[in-house]
Amino acid sequence: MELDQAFRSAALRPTAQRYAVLEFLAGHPVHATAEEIFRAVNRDDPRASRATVYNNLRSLAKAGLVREVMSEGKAARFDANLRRHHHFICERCGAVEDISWFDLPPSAGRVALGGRDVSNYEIVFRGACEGCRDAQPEQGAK
Amino acid sequence: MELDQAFRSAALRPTAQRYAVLEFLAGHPVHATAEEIFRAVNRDDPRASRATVYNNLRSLAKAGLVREVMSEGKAARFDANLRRHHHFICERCGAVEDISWFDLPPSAGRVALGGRDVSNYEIVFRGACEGCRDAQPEQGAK
DNA sequence: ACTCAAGTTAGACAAAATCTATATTTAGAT
DNA sequence: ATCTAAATATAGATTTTGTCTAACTTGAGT
Ligand SMILES: [Mn+2]
Ligand SMILES: [Mn+2]
Ligand SMILES: [Zn+2]
Ligand SMILES: [Zn+2]
Repeated sequence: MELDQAFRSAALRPTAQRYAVLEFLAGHPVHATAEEIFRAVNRDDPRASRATVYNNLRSLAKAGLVREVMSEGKAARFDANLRRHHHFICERCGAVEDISWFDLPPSAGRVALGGRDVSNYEIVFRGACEGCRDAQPEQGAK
Repeated sequence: MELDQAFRSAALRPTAQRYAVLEFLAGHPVHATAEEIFRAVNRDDPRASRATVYNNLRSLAKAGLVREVMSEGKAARFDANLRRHHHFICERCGAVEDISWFDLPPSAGRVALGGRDVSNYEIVFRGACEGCRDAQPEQGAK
């Protein structure tokens, strides 16, 4: 499996717990919190302690196999999608969804950014996801 | 003062503590954490307890006079800049700076966003702020 | 098989945020 | 001015989130 390859090149031992954490994140691209990952991993074997989940999230992040994504709430959220992408946050259900990458026009923000040295950027969209939009279709005038 | 006006229209009583919290945020646009606000407010009168700082950040946020901004670390950061704007995060010193607003081109992301109902968006830039860029000027090849 | 750094674990600890119960303040009515 | 009810302030308890410690286990190379 290619995850073993990723572990090897990152000098991380492919332990069962580490594998389970990364496999859950890769298979459930919902930007889970550490607690959600802990519960998911412990629903079936192999189990992992809370400390191990946190340890592995840190080691995977340091190795670049996982990213911590910005989030509104208190608990950090993690992302195993390594492709460059934007995010969409549903203001009704809280879902954090991936938006495939597109560049800003090269001139965008040139003046607004002043003398800053920009190495990267990301757009965060907000609104209603498809499910929420359909569920409560648009309140016409009463 | 116009803050009284804002309080009045938000149905928030203009207490000394609430005023101090909002005044600090408005006067120090560095996206402070609750703890930083707590310490700043308690350097001079009127004092405010930790609970009051948290309570007021919530009531001010609900009233739309303050926003919680996304942040990397664990502690939430707050913003009294109500104008629409983007943000820049310095990867060296951690500073969170305001970038004045500019629109995405109207077509941007149209396909990537699919059927989602976008009500707002924000760009988060990362890199080196002016101070950090100057401090460590660019490592040439060795 | 032996070795030892890397990894796991429970539980202690710390930081960030919320809640509870009580005291105080405020806006408005008399 | 006094009174009242609701909003606010507060200290400390509690909860949530994350880190650390110290003992134990695993596993990759020899
Ligand atoms: Mn993502
Ligand atoms: Mn801002
Ligand atoms: Zn939704
Ligand atoms: Zn900087």
